[in-house]
Amino acid sequence: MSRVAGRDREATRRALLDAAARVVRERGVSGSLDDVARRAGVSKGGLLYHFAGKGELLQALVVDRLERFRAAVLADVAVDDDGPGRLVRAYVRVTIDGAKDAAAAREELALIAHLSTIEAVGDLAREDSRRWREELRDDGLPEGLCNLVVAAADGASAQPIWGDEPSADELAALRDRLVEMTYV
Amino acid sequence: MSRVAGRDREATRRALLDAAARVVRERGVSGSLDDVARRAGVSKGGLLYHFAGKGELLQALVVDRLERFRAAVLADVAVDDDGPGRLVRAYVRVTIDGAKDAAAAREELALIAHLSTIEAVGDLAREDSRRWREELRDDGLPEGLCNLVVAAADGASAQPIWGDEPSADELAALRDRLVEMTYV
DNA sequence: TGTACATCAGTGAACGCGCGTTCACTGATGTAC
DNA sequence: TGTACATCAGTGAACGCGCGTTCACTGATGTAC
Repeated sequence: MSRVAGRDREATRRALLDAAARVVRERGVSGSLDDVARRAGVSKGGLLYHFAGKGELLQALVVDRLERFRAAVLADVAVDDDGPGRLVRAYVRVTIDGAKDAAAAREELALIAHLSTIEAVGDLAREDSRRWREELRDDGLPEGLCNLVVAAADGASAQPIWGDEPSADELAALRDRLVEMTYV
Repeated sequence: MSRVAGRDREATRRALLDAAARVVRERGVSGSLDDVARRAGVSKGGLLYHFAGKGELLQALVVDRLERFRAAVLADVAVDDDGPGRLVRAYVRVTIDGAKDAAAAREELALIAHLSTIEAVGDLAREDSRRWREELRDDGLPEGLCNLVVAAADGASAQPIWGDEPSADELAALRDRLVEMTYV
């Protein structure tokens, strides 16, 4: 059996990452470590025990979000769908359905926008993005169509950042239209 | 004749806004007023003479960017194009062509992303966005098509924020495809 | 034509506060002998 | 079965630094009389 002095290591780390996400959403990357720590129920020193500094915390947060999104899309690939475009369709569904709650979508976008401004985060995001492009390209759709559909899904989910709030109906219509376009 | 004590008031204001844009692009909204002032060739106190505080400077910067984008789109509406979708087509051209220089696009997006996180900016952006939706909706295209084309243009221009860098060829192809879709 | 005063577009030092990081210390738990 | 020591997951006070804001002051230009 492993050591269990104090609280469970992983649980505290998880709590710190979740608290960091909330703080960054609300206060941006200039939100304080003290705030993050308090929300996770530890002291600032305790946070620094798990993450060597603010940069390391934020970077871990980015990795966490990228992994979650990828997992959500992969989980959404329909089991009975093995035709070309199956990954693109899952990407469209997850991306657009995630934008349905406009307030939540704007907060999630604010999180990403904030994180995207950190120097060291750029490389992580670029690598993840490169991987998506590759996987989506290999999904069997004509390239122009794939680019259009993915851009439209990205756009719909990014619009709340400029304050835009497409209605749930509009989003659903757009989603269905995009999904249909992929059956060529 | 008007007073011209010291430097020209408007020129200094303009220099401060341009310097602020550069600083926010590079350092985010937490970039310092001192940095902005130095780049504009005045002291920090001089900056505060023109803008009562940091919030006011950043808000003025937002208004400036929104006005510039709108002016660019209106200027791009083709004079010999008076059919339905003429505004949407100009929107698509300006948005996508602005994304061609990936580095510049990412910086411009970072600027917007940063600014979008300021509380008071939300209202300005929401109002501008509401106006765009209205104008684009009244441009004569079927609503679903309009939403799709605008979302795709927004998406293509927003992709650099996650590190994605579509090639100029891909962007041009997407732009042409979207413009063609609007001739129904 | 002088001269006293007002205004404009700043300067630059000082203040105060928030925040990231460091560090000495702590109590609970595990391990060697 | 004790007991001395090591490790783990923290605590909380202190330090230092950057930055927004305030404020007294300045020199060039305009205006009243």
